[in-house]
Amino acid sequence: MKTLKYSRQRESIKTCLMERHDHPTADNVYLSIREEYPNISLGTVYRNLNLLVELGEVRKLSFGYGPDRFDADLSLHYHFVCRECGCISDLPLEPSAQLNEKAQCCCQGHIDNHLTYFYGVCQDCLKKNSH
Amino acid sequence: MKTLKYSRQRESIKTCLMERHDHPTADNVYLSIREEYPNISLGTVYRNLNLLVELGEVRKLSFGYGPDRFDADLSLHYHFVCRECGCISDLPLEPSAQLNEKAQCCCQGHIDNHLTYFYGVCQDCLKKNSH
DNA sequence: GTCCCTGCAAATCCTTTGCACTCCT
DNA sequence: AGGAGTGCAAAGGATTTGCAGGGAC
Repeated sequence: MKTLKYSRQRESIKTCLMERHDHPTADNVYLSIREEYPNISLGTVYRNLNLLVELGEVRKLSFGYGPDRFDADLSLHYHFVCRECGCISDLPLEPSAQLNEKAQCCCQGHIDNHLTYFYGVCQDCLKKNSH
Repeated sequence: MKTLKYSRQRESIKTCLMERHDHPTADNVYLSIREEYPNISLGTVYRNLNLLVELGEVRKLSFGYGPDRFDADLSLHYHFVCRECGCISDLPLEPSAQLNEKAQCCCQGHIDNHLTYFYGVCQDCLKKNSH
């Protein structure tokens, strides 16, 4: 087990993720942080994001369109992904909290969380298509 | 709407995906197909996999560990992803068929399907860790 | 002082793409 | 014949990594 040392950069990255709720990519985070720490590098952002994911303080979202995104909202919630523009948004849908337990019963390994992605076409793209 | 022409390669890729149930990566598929068509290129495999995904005949799985995987099993089912070794397997869990409808009610756009990933540590990695 | 963390740049991995040629229809 | 599909190789995008210097403890 490796000891963790404080770093302003990591602190700032975590704060950034907790403040914005738009599921930013690593690059989005990088650009935000640069306003406060102009010398930060993209590599550092990636290293810290991965570290935060390992620590369970942040979640990585992968859904098959474009780069991964990061979310500091650890509450159980679902995401909607637009197949056309790739936008991603939270769904105000009551999530099934017992799902992990149920899954645990039928799984040989150990489950600690789950992520659900709904795919479709967002409102904006539907409008564009109808023109 | 573009007309689709028959291609032996695409046929073979689809057959391959329907026969194997191990969620292969594009490269895995490429290596399989090469046994029958030694000249096929990885680019062709990617092009056809993407085409099949667009046609809705195949699903792409992205879950944050390593390359994307492909699945010709269109039935509603859930996946388990091992955080340590990256392996992925089907979960024999009764899936919630009404979830799409519920999500549709609270979504401004149009939803056509959803994918759920459970994350944890697989049986094999649990064993290794205990040594 | 030690060891983790950083910035930088190069490297790596995965995927897409341009082009000349081939195969379906 | 026409145009979609292919193989090849190069390009592209996202992410990781090696290294020398800087900062936390």
